[in-house]
Amino acid sequence: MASTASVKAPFDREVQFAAKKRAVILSAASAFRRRGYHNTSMTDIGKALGLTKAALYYYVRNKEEILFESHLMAYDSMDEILKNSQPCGLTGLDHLESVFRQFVDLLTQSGVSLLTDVDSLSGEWKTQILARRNTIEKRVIRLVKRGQADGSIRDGDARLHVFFFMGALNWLNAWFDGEGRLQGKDIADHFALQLRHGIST
Amino acid sequence: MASTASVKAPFDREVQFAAKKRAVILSAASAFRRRGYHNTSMTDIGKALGLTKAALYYYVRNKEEILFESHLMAYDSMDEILKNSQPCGLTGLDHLESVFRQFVDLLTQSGVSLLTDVDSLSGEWKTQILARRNTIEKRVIRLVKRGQADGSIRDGDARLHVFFFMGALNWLNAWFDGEGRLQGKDIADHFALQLRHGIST
DNA sequence: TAAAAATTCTACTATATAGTCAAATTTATA
DNA sequence: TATAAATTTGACTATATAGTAGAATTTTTA
Repeated sequence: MASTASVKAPFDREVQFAAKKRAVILSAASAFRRRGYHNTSMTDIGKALGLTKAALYYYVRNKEEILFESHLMAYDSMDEILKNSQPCGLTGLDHLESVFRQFVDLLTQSGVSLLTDVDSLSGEWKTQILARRNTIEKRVIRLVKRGQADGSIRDGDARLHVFFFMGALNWLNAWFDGEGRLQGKDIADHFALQLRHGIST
Repeated sequence: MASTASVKAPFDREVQFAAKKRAVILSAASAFRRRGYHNTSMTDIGKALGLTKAALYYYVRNKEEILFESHLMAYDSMDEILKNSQPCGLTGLDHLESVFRQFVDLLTQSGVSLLTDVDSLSGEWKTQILARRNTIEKRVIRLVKRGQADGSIRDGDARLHVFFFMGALNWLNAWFDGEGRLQGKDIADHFALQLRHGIST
């Protein structure tokens, strides 16, 4: 029962553990985004949560797992956005704009960070993350192609269309600062417009 | 005398030293771009040049200097482009497009890499690099504003205009691969068009 | 060809930090 | 309140790699 579960949640050990683990990942991801993975020590991550480095190892196997989960968190959110946003009568362009807007909101409002340091992951983990990124990329490319098919999006290499505006999204992480003058909503509006003009027919 | 100097150059010790040092920086920068600064060891950098790690220290003080000079190399090139490209009767938009095109060419053709890992620099070096990046950003913003003044570029926050397409430029480093199917020239054409449509009136 | 200068190497040290472990502490349960 | 389970800690080890020193080698010059 969902309602019972949510009332009991604060007393449920597993739920608390999961929530704390999630807090570790989110806090670390934010630090990774700002200073980079290798410039953030386990001690730093612990300190930000009022914990000792050793305590972190109660929640995660190792530092790399944190990086892995950070990536997953972002890609899960993006998948969610792609899944929930239905074309329902929209042109390809409108649909794409809506998705892109939600991507910007995700990165500026929710605390989720889109990281680039994939090469600090090894073996299976790296492969998995690259695959996830690829899937999302492919889905966005498909959106563009649909827009080209219905005539709302300009012709041209769909991959290049996508690389261009996904660059804006990734670059956002480097300069966006929640405290700054620019508000997430303004950025979403501006970027949506620039995306639209850039690729519409 | 320039001509005498260039003929003697191969015998000039200082010139040779400078050329070798430059090769170290360029090769390292390319590795940094692909795998990241911290995932590239001094041993790696040496190996790529057929040298031992120790030999590198004949050319540079430390690893951080390599990162610093890598950044400088990119920003010097971009400054050069900005300086040499005169408005001479062009609209602000045309001028900007020309500059942007040259930026793309720089990153896809010349072997110069635009790095993001500024936080691995410390103190004075970090400050200097951030200042250089800022200067370039400001100049590009000024180009946009000029275009808005002459009516060739859409109104709106000039900084956001710039962040958007500079994102595409930075993201290029992450995915572009000289061997790949996409050629630098095609990318420049495509990106120039997307830039133009994105911000023109 | 011998001496000097430039360049590179082998073998080493120093350091930062990821990761471990057993004990201490806190929190829940009977 | 006593016991058990969950959580956190201090003090440690292990490892990767940046950086060094002096010898060896190559290249230039006289």
